[in-house]
Amino acid sequence: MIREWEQQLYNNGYRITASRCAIMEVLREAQEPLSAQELLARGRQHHRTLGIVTVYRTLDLLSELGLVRRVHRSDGCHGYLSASPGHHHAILCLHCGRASEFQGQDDLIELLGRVRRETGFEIDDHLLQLYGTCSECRAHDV
Amino acid sequence: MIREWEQQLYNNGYRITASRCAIMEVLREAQEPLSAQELLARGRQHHRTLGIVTVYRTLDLLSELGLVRRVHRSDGCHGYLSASPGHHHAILCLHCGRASEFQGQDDLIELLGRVRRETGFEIDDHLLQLYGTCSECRAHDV
DNA sequence: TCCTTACTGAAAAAATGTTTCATCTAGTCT
DNA sequence: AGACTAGATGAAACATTTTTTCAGTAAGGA
Repeated sequence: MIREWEQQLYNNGYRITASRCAIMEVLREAQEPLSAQELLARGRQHHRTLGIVTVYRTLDLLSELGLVRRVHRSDGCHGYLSASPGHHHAILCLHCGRASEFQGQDDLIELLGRVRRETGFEIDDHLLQLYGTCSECRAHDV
Repeated sequence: MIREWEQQLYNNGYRITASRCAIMEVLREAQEPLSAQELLARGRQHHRTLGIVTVYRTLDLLSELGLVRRVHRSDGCHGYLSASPGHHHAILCLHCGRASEFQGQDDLIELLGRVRRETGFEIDDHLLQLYGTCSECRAHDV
């Protein structure tokens, strides 16, 4: 796993650079979606000269390869998460920010069919994210 | 309907101003989600001195009252739509931008229950939007 | 008509994301 | 190992969206 992303870069003809490694390391360590600025700050602890432009470019690249998922955080920012292979959606904890993934394909089929019949739209894509309280926060906080 | 929003403002102790009327008028006429800048441009046709700050403030106010829904447009911008009462979600046409609403509560309950069991999250809120092709665009375009 | 206070809009600031371009370096070739 | 070259980098400038500040305006009750 630790070298899987590097392998993906190599297989697709991209170079394995210190900047990219720093960003990937941070993403792999994170439990919650990080903004570009947060990625920059944490990435600089691995590679001191890392710049914000490279953060954005690397996120684009990793998104294209399906390794990273962009989510809408509850604070309105975009956050980036390491993504499991396959079709998943994110669920974010409103208290600690922690993220999980879930599969939502099957349960949505019925809904999508109904919406198609009701609205006359052909449905090409969807945006689904859940917000709630993770089990740790439920145990400790409220 | 035409005066319903004004009544809501009045009932909640807010003033009915020319700026607010201009913005509400534009929102009621629109078929597609408008960005703040688009609302400003169109609103100025009704009220020439309208400013962007008032657009944002009025959108916040109308959102609080449940009259307006903020959506994520396919171009990445935030768009604002007049919202029907009750729990609805938006579906946007990727070709002409037109928006519709649909109810998605019931079909989601099963999904939400499953996710709760699988992830241990208590689910408080959700973000669901669909993107596709409206019937007009299907007929004319492709 | 007057008065109070909510409301307004210009300007400046803040936050986020993109473009440009000279420089650097990863990976390859010798 | 050394050199080459295209891909990668990061600073700076730019663009866009949203928020804050504040002096002035006007809605609506008295």
